Amino acid sequence: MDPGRFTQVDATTWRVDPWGAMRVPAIIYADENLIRDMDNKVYDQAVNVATLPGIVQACYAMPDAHWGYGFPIGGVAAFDPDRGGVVSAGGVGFDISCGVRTMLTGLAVADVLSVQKSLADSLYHQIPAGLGSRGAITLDALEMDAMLIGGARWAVERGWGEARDLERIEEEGCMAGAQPDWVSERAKERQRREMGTLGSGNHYFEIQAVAAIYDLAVADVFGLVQDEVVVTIHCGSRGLGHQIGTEYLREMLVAAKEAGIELPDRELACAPINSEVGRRYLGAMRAAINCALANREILGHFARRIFAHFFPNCDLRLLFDVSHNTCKVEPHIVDGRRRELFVHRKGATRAFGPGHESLPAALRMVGQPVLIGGSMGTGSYVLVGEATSEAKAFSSACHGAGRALSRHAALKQWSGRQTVDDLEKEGILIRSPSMRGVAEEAPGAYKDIGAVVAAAEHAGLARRVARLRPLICLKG
DNA sequence: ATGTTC
Repeated sequence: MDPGRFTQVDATTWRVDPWGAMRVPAIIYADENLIRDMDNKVYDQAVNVATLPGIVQACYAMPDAHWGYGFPIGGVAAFDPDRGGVVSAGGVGFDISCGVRTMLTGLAVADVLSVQKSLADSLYHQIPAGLGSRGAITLDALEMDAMLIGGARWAVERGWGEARDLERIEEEGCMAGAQPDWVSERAKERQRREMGTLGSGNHYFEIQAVAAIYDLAVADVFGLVQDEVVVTIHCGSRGLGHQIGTEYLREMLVAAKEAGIELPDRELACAPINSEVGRRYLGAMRAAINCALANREILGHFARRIFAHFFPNCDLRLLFDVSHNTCKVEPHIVDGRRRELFVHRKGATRAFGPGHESLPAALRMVGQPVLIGGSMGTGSYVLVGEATSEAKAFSSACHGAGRALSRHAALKQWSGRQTVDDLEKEGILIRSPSMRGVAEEAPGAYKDIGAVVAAAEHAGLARRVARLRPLICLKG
């Protein structure tokens, strides 16, 4: 879009001053090239979100922002319940608590390269991936509720994970306030056989090499070492989260109307936080957060099982596990006053800076690991939260490269088989049940992740620590 | 993202 539509504040800050029904400004953090490549829809959607009741400070878009359902993907918006603030299913996203975890292996790249192909095949055969994939775990009604309340803690109690993981997971692996009773039977039924599965779309299970270190001191605290191998898992709450999103979106259309909220776009359906539907959604959404945390913990357990087969002395340690599709109650300073806000992050990663009380002791001094998933070919980044992000975007950062081309456009431009062959020549092994999915996820369909994280760093959202290069990628 | 259309 045309940068001229904004008031440029600095090289990576672009503001839309309130006009029309906007209650607060809209602010996009990106460099000029990213703004030029960004769809006009991001502007429209950020402006629309800024009209919602109870929104505080500003509506933000991250450098990887693109068009989404109602809210932009890469959007951050915080609402004050005491000022009529709302909660919106479209502001969280359909894949509730979709997120990323990175595990340290301590292995050298050479160790993995010596078994690269058989390791790739093993992942493909042992990790259920793809649309409608089902796992070895089936939950009855009692276990479903226990999982929705316990999250990763539940997984650890059942032997699918390790207790030491929990302090390295957002909410220590267990989101409080989950209400399984407010999750429909249909949502639970869809999830009954989907625990420990990857899903499809942009979800992946990757074995990566630490390709570059930007901040040696923080990398040392994180345990990231040049040319060592890590495992990164990107997935969410599968069918359960999607079903909850679908059902509450419909309810919120009615709730918004009843509350007299003017919606500039039906897709912004929302309910007052202090309303029956709002409270029910929050309880169900928190249950879905636990589902995603449990799912990633189980997949981490599978990673350990597979690595133990190839490398008997290998010990996989969790660096961190963080979601990028949530609504969280957090204290933030607004207008010099501490307020409890409902922070929607949709395709935006929580990025707490140094000293934050929720971080484990081993990380508190440096800040939260901010895990940024890239595309299959171009790799990923680990950033660290910055104190400045609190005032810039309620302690949030980008979540990935962000799509540059639609799935449809990508399908027209690339073939899945050719993409796999091209990446194999670069030493990257792709395994996927869907060649169509691989084509949709071709590296060229994504923005330049290097430019995205550089812009995030310049804007003071988070700082680069390391770049990760894929060696093996299991795609859903 | 998604039993890719309740």
